[in-house]
Amino acid sequence: MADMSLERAYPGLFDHREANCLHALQGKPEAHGPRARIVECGQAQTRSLYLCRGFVGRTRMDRSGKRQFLALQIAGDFIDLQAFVLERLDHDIHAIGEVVVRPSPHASLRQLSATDSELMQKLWRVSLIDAAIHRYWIFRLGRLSGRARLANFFSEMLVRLYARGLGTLTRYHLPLTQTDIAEICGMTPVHANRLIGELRAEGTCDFLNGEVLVSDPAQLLRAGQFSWDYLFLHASLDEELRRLLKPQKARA
Amino acid sequence: MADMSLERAYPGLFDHREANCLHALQGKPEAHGPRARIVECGQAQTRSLYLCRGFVGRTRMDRSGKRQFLALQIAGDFIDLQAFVLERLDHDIHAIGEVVVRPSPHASLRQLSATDSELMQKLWRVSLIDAAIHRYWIFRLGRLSGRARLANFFSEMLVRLYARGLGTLTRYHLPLTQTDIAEICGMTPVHANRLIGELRAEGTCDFLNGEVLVSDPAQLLRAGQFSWDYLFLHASLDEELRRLLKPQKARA
DNA sequence: CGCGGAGTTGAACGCATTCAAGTCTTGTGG
DNA sequence: CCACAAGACTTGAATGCGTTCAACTCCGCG
Repeated sequence: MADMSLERAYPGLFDHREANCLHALQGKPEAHGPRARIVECGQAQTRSLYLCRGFVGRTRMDRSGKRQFLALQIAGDFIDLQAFVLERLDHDIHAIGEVVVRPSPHASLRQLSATDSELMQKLWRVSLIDAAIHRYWIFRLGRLSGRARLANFFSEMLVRLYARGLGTLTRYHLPLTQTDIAEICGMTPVHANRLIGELRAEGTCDFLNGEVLVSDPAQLLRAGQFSWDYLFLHASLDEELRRLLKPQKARA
Repeated sequence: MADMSLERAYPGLFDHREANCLHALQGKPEAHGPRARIVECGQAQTRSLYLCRGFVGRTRMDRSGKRQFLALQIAGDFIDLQAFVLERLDHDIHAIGEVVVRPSPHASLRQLSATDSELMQKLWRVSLIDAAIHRYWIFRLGRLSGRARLANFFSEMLVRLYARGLGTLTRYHLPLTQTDIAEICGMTPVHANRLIGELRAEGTCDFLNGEVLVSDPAQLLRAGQFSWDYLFLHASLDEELRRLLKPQKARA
């Protein structure tokens, strides 16, 4: 699979010059294998990473060593912009499956930001959308039942991956284990397993071998009380999704 | 009580010139009463707000109309920077008790950002710390037991308010109801009540009439598995807290 | 005096965790 | 080729944390 380009990841945001500009200051691609720790909590950073391919997870441990996923980043995300501004991270970043990242030295970014305030503001924008996703995760964990949390999470990944051209509305690749999903949705692996079984039995969606299958996307979104307003998608994409996901009665 | 100044809120971040600069482009203070909706979800915004006094909450409703707090902002927070970059908000902002805000027109901010990229980056920094707090709330809701969630939340407010000079390590003002706290910690009001009763009974902390009383701060932090690394406090303040909160055996 | 919001308490129910056992797949080495 | 180990997934049964519904107190306020 080809690497995710900036233009494809952010339609309507970066123009051609800006995309080239950002691309130019990135170093060589670096590959990481499954479960590799890409950035370690607390370490000082001198560069930030762009995720070209694959998935990475932000995690934090509790005292007894159990993990909680704080975010799941997909190809086309800047996974480490925070470190450019805050110098260090307050959590770990792990590869999920095979990933490819490209580093941007902070020195280059600083230079860029001094000369191109508009581009800098666009990077700010990207980081604020991440923050909006964080807030939505708070909503999910705080207000939704177990089953709705799962459906809501699968809905989010459906829309985010679709927006990057990384899946259809009925199927996408998600190389997580059920244990990962439990750590995302704030439940035990056993319970995640049972609830996924329920979703499967009632035909809402299925998750098998790192593939999510959705026979009726509108129903999945309903089951998860999902809406994608917080993703700040490009207007045309938003409209497209509204058209494809809203009324929908019969399907092939 | 005096309004929170920028220099007091962000020690070591904004220098005198920058603080004046930001202050200069703010409009007249505006007051809001309890439960007033300060910013409405989805509306286009032409200005961003600085919170001089009081508390505001970011909330999102589920389908059945129940609220979840996504964040709690205190005096000295920029409560609406997101709108400067993203034009609209994906959630509501409510006053909690009496609050005073000062608006900054987006036009002025845009002008400023073009001329002073360093200052803009500092505002970016502020918004990234908010994002770090969001992530910590995800951790709290996803991994901690009910009682630990409460103790963790009270710990966070202890440290954040102390950092702004808005409380001591044994007592601070927090004008919330038990129902608000339930909506923050992802539980029912009844259960929040019972757990607060437990914390009171075991002497961890007490919450009464909008006051939080902590006889042994170190114990509270332990009960909530709290650490403040994610708040990116000024180094001297961090050290001060470590000194005051870490070993601590006897107290007056 | 009565109303409403906040706090408190009891009891029944149910969702989720825990512990445990067992299946299935995959990769490794005899 | 088979044996075996490891990890992911699945299922059962017991326990318990948290919700739900309900009643009741306390307080400030009109």
